[in-house]
Amino acid sequence: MLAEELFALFKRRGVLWPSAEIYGGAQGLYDYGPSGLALKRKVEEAWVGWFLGLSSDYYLIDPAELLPEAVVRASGHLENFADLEVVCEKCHTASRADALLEEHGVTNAEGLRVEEVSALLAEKAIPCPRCGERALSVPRPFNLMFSVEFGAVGRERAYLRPETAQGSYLSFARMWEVGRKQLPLGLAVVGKAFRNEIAPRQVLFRMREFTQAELQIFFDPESFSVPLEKVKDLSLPVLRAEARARGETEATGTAPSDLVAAGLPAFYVYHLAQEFRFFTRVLRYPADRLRFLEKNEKERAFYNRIHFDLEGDLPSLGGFRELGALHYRGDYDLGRHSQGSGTDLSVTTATGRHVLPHVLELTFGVDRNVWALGDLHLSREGPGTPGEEEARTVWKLPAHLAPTPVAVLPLMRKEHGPTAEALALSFREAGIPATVGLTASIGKRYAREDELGTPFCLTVDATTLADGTVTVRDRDTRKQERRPMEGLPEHLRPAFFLPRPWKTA
RNA sequence: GCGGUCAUAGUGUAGUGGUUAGCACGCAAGCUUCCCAAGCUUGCAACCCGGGUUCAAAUCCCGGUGACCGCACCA
Repeated sequence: MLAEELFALFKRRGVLWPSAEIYGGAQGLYDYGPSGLALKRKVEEAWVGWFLGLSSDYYLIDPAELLPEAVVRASGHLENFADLEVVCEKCHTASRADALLEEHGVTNAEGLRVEEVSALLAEKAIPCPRCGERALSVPRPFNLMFSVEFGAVGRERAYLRPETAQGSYLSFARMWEVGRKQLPLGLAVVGKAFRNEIAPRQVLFRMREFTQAELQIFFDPESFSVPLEKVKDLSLPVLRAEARARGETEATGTAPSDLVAAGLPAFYVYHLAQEFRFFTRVLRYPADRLRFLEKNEKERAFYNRIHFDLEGDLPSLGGFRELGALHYRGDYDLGRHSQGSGTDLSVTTATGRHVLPHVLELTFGVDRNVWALGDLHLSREGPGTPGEEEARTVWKLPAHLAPTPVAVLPLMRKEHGPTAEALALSFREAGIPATVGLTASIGKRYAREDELGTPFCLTVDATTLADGTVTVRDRDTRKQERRPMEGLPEHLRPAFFLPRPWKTA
């Protein structure tokens, strides 16, 4: 499905749409509607359930979204704030525009506006300081953070967090006590992050305001043991950096033990495997559309010692796109914040050693995965058997993620409507959201529910009034079975359970 | 940010200076209908925003906003 088609469907069915539409829209901002939000929340809930399920020492916290300036100074996010950067189109060297101008005789270049700097660069035909070509790009602001005034006199400054992870680092000292001084300690955050992207693109993949789910695992590098045997039978689609350097483009199914033998730490491989299980078992992406792509030294941030992106092959966006990532960040984060805050964040372990904990970061793009769930699970069914000529769209979402678990459809509105309402109510009383579809023909109502991924349609008919049974229709097979209304919520409930990592099924 | 293409009901589209702005799907009300987008009746709903040219602009020009593709960017 093309991106435009998928987005048109999302807009039409109230999944999501461009923000501020009535003002012509705003780049990189999107609003979720009821079904999109229901899906998004289920995805978040599934993510939390899965990754917190890895250890009882992993916690979900909700830190502030505004970061005082000192925090982003320490984290490194503030470096080069407010200056303009130009890039040489020939040799790709980035330079500070104000520094270049001053070298060429412009005084007070620092403070100039973008347009002024741009005009001066063009006027003076300044060449690239490295290769000498006159191929400099236009200047652009380097820092991607949104800043806000802070405090009564507006003297202080804060920033909308560019990633949720910082709040976990800031909370480490407090949570070390709350968590009773255990390593590894995991801190998960699900929430908004903000980046002033220069060129938002591709709908939910480059947004200015987006939702991340991130788990920071703090650990002692000398004693982080993991139950690798639990994932030993998996075959992980991995494309290593050195294989890419050799020109390989296909991921290779690799056993976790082989990755460890190839030099990756067991703790890293274990979490890679759990990530893979999450994507295949919870989100139910086809394994052959996933790969772990190792970033090379140039591509990854300098503090990342090991970095694999988990990518999904998305037809709508023309290929593999990042949906999550695992970063082994060493002790960079706690080191920076120890220095920046003056608070020593090193801890004493059970063995009596002093250690500045290392961090393994698991990141997950919630919005991107909402998109991917549409791309990878929406199915165009061709014209079926005679009498069912029309093509239809079925969103084959896993039942445990479906925005509407159950729809109750009275075959005849007047005769069967009240029974349908009562049945839907019994589901809601059991904690399972259920809607009632009254209008249009039964076929059209099935089609509507299929398009929004409702896994079960319960149909009330004349037989229902006689014997208290309804038909239960399976979205994907369209097969129906007749069951008593009595006890039906409990019968269907297991289909909505969110998978947990300790279950092997 | 640069270059190219584009912007008409909820969705997809027709409309090359004068149209009651057409069509399909959709949605709603009613009739009919005992199971997969059926049928009939009635109804709803659009020219992205701001300037300009013209007797007259959805249509031509300028600016803005937004979308798509390519480049760059993604700390």
